[in-house]
Amino acid sequence: MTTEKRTEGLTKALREAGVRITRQRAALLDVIAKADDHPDAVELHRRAESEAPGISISTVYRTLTALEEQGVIHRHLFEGASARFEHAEAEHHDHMIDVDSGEVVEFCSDRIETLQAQIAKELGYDIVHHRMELYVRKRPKN
Amino acid sequence: MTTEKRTEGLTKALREAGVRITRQRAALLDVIAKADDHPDAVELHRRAESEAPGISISTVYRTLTALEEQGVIHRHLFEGASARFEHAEAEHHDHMIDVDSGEVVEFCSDRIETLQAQIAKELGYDIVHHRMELYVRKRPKN
DNA sequence: AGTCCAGTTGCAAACGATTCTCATCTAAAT
DNA sequence: ATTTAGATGAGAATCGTTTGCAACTGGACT
Repeated sequence: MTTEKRTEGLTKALREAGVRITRQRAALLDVIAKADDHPDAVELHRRAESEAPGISISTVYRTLTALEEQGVIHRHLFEGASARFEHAEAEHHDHMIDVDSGEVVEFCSDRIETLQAQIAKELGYDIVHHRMELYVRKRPKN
Repeated sequence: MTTEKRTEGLTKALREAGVRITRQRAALLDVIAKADDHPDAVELHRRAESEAPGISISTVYRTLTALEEQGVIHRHLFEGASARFEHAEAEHHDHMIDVDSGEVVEFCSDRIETLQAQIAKELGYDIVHHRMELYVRKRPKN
């Protein structure tokens, strides 16, 4: 999917929520659409500043919250760091965080998901959502 | 394991770390040893106050940090809540959090653990530690 | 039992990420 | 162009947690 289409999708989601598309928000949506990593609010603010100089961090947080409420972005609370965001367009996936570099690798395992659902069911629960993070280190090649 | 033995273990861990056992710490260790739930710092402070009146929340936090560094307690950062603690004596396990009541249920799946290690390995990583939380709701009986 | 001092205490202030308040602006419907 | 509900930026407020500091105290040593 192109970043233009992605921007469009984010914009549409906000409009449908009755949210106005301001210069600041357009800039932020663009930055989010372009991002292929997992930036935090401060980093997104930094990136948005070139397109919307003077945009405040409050506006970034407000817009991120709105986007999250519309379900078009995800907020991740990894250990010992501030919240990191990504557009929700992609398939569901979990995360591996390199404890040395902070780099995030996405992965998905249907078999694990199935087992999770099974375990919850056995204990009398339905899963609302889950969170699985592997904190990893590059395997030394020997 | 009795709570007395558990208190002993926590005490020993602190002593070995060159940490003094004060009246306040003894009280807190006792409270932690007795706890069979996942209390947060404020709740532990509340419970410790009967045995060590006047104990400050700073001391609770400082001691919890020391215990965590010794690996004898675990600190869990579940979504939308402050850190919750439990003694580390038990086998490794993951958590299910009832999103309605906040209740925590422990579970463990060797099959999932195996799959996790396998996935990490395939991507060239070793797992340092992981975190898996299922946010669940009681299954309506029909 | 008494001395000593590094480690500990309680308090209050500092912290960092995030949210809120509010007076001023502005998107976008009319 | 007018209107106004909603958005903005700046700074203050929040919350859980950590820290600085002067006074206190375990516990190792006589």
